[in-house]
Amino acid sequence: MAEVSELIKERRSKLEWIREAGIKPYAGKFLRSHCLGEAIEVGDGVKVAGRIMALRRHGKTTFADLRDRSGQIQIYVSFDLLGEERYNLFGKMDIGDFVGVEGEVFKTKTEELTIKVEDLTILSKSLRPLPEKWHGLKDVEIRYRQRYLDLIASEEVRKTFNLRSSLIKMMRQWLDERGFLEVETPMLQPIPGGAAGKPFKTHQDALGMDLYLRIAPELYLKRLLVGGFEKVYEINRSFRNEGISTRHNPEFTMLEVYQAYADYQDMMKLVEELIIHLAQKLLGGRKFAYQGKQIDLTRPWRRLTFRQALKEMYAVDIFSEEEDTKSLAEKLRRSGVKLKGEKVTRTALIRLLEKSLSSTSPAFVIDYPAFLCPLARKKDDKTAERFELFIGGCELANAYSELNDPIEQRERFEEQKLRDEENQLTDGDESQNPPDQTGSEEKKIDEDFIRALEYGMPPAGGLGLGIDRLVMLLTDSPSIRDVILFPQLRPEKL
RNA sequence: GCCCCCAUAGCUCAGUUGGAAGAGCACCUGACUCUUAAUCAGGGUGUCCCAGGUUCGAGACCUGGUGGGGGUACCA
Repeated sequence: MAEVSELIKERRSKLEWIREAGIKPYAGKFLRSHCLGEAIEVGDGVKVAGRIMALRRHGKTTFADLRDRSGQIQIYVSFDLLGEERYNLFGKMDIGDFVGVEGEVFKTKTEELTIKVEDLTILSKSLRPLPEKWHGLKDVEIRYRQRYLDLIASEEVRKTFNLRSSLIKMMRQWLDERGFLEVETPMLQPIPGGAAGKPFKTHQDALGMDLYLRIAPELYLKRLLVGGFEKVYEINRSFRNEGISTRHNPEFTMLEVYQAYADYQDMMKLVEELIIHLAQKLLGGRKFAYQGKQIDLTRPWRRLTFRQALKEMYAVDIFSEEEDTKSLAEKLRRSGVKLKGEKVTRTALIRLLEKSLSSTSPAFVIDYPAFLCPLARKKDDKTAERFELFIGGCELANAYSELNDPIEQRERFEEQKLRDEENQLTDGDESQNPPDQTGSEEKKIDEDFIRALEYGMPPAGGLGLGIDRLVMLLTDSPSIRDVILFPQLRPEKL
């Protein structure tokens, strides 16, 4: 046990006092007549419980503020009503303690609704002091590590996580109403697929096999299209073993939607309608501020092709000559864009797009170079039917018309694998990663997925939407850590 | 991985040119039977993140580390 501060010793001695008085400081069930947020009137007899948030003692009377999930109310505790013994017991209460009280509602002379305490039950004694009431908890490390304190101290934080919960609930409802079926697919996958990204590796003892935490549910959801489900969605965690930033947490929550007989244009409509619906329900309108930027969700949302976007911003025409990652990189560098590696990755392009779309309201960047989208249907030789949605400078969604040609799918996988291996080789000089640790060796083609396509998959549109990022946008949160209850941090030394 | 910034009481923070560790809230003692950031009188409760170094003297300066934040890179 770590050293105990004076403040904790003080509270422990109160705890001992209570125990010696024959009272249990940690009670069991307490049946309430009301929540604190519920309407009550003068004269009502109520039985409520909550955490003591403030204490104002004046000798033989005390006022305290009691808070529960739904609200806060003042209680009035007096020597006359409780008697010496129990009033002294109340003297051992601290801010942070949970108590149950019973009594009649009245109004003080300042017209504040207050409960006159006739009976008092200690429900839980708090041994550590809460953060200060006026300035709250600002230390971000404590806020993330000890989220419970953050939730106690900040109304804003409570609102953010309430909104997150409502948003997911509404999203489910909206999709259910449109005939989508919610499904659950494996998070432990023998071959991780469906997205870029380095997976987390784990091992199952019973089968003696390595497994990976999924980087996306995509390939399993498409198997369900093969199986005859026409509209499916999944809302759950994916995991990527990569850098952590204000927009990336190693585990994050994504919505993926697949609709048979549809394409990426339908997905654009769907995501527009869904996000507007959520914003209107949760924020009451289509216009709001995100980090000082004005966001307007009024339709139609801007659409520009990937080619246009890069032409406008960097005067580079990606399709003017032979298109591959290296030549693209050269062209961009000639236009003054700073790039580190020899090649252009999808993320580098996203970053460029994010920068230039940072102050804008929603924009769909459509028709990506096909070599960046191995799972998307080609529009023509060079482009794929794919879009990414940017709002407030953040990539929020990604969708395409799904490739359902099994032979082409295999070729695209093979091309991708080759490209990866080349990249591994060129990177090898700089990064000095031993090849067996980079994960390239583990990149396998999901043969069962191809087999499923060979049985026949209907044409379909598919969409992935980052729920954490959407919550960031709607709660004006600057970091993804502000919308994930327990973001990933290094272990604390206790 | 690299670059920059931060770490002082339970919380929020100040700490000058290197010269006796501070404030508000919280807490403790006492007073007080309608307060509400209660008030009044008194009390500082500390591993100044850790380990070295410079110095007569380090919270401050130097080196290394730990944790956090921001940026950047990686993210078919």
